[in-house]
Amino acid sequence: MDIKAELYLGDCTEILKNIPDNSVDLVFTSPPYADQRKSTYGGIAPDIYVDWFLPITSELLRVLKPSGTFVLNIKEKVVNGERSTYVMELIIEMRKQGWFWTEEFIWHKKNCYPGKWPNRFRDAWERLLQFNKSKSFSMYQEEVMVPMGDWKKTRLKNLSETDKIRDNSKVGSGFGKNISNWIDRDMAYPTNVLHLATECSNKNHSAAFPEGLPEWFIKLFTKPGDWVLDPFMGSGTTNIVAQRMSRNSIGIEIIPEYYEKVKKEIQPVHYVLFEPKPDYEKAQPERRYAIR
Amino acid sequence: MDIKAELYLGDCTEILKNIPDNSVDLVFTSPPYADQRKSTYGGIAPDIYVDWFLPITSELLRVLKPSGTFVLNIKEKVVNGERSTYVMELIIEMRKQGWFWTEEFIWHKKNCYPGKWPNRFRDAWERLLQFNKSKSFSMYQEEVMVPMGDWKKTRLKNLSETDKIRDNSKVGSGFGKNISNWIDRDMAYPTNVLHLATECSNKNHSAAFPEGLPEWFIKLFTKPGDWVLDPFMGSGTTNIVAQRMSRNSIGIEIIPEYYEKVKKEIQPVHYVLFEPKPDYEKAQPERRYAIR
DNA sequence: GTTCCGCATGAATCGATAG
DNA sequence: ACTATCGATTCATGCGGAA
Repeated sequence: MDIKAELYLGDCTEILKNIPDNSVDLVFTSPPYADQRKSTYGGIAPDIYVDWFLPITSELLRVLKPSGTFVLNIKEKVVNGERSTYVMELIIEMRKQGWFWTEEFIWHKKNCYPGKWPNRFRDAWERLLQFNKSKSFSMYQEEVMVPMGDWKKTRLKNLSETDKIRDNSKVGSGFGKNISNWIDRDMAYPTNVLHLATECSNKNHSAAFPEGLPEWFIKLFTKPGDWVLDPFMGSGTTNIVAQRMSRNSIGIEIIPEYYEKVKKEIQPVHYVLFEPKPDYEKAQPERRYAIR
Repeated sequence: MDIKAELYLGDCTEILKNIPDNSVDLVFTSPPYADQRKSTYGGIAPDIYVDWFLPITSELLRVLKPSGTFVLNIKEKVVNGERSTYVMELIIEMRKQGWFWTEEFIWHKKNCYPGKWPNRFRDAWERLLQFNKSKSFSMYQEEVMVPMGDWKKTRLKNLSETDKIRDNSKVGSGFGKNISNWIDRDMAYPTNVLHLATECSNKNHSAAFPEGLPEWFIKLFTKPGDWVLDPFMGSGTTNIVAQRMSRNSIGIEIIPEYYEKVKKEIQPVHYVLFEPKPDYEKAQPERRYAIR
């Protein structure tokens, strides 16, 4: 099968109109922050940010599949010693457009920007807002499972006491079945806090987010062959990661320099041989602990 | 000097009216979350939450000193598969009352509630919204400095590379000076993300938040002898911690059982001998690392 | 006195079932 | 149809007792 990467140069408000309805599985993007990147994007002032962004989210709502997800990486900046409220207003207005605000993930930055101010500490987190078109959407939770902590070592030895009691106190629904779910597991489901480091020493371009960020959401919300869209492509992190993970992608960028750069880094069509099974099924953990 | 703990039984909307203007240095509270604790607080429905809470924040604005801070611990719950927006609306409305929304801290919970759902992961964070009455407020940053982790060890070794380049690239403002600030320090300023565990199996009372939470903000925003207020006292964590830290405190609680319990645990007046110097000045870190 | 191990439990959320 | 109640799910922590 071939994996495509379609790149467009221009204003995403316009370009998006050419993308068909219900065709995208995941939108992952980090729009220009208000009043930031003045030299490149022209700097959208905080007080007009919501009005500027809403026509775009309206198009995104159209192109997203009903089972798809929109993940918006954003953080309001400090204006005049105070956090702006445009992100709050944006969430409220997007709900009026028809979006469901399913969840707010936190990107807890391991290494945040240094600095010292008299009235605040360093900002070590950003929002990752999850919006959906309907209440039932695709989610592949097993793909992002993480190694369990020390818990497991001690846990599975004690099954005889607590867990029996707790489960026996409830009617029916076998105790044995519940436990058997755990035996074969070295992995646990993650939480809604992502603890990643920002990438610093990059190849010339300063990515707004580390590759681990789109990678995690692409794993979670798409499968190979699905379509991923980033309407504010920037240095192309989302699209590069998507291609590496065998997902089709669309990228839109208004700055010619960025556009050209990504075009050179990415192949328009990339042939891959699909594995018969996704990774998490192949990597079946061994049974190491027995019930006593 | 004597440290007081004034406890009141009743509805904080009413009780607050008896507290003088501009008399409190820090309000730290965790109000009943919407639709939670139905059996105790009566359960405020999400759609009336803002209207219910705004009269209280109006009183808090009055009793707070101009240099004071209001820290609000809150997290919206999931309603019908979607995050509610009442916290967003509350922030917007509080700004209209005259509050400055200075910052949003994150409490990253080390141990969050377990569970598995098809559409979301476990919720591992809560908001700690910082509001102020004016743009210049008291903040004692040195009090919450944290031991430098491995960061410093590795950091100071690399000075010759990254940091030299970085600082030399800037005009003036000596490279040597910046570095020398670090050498004598084993402590670093924290970020706006707090990584604490919830206390679970405690002495009978289940606190909504761990003691470390009010402790951190009391250190940061007050000095000994200042006044701390919690209008939703609950199990009294804020007041107990405040007294231990030699701060006067006021607690308001509507449930008689909770009120009586805290009354037994806390002394109305507590005599303390003030130290001549705050702790952080006494504990001067050793010089351990040299520049190469 | 340390270290290790067992144990209870938590500002949760979903889906099915009952009123 | 719409709301209230209830059972099932699941993991890190800190305490207390044992080695």
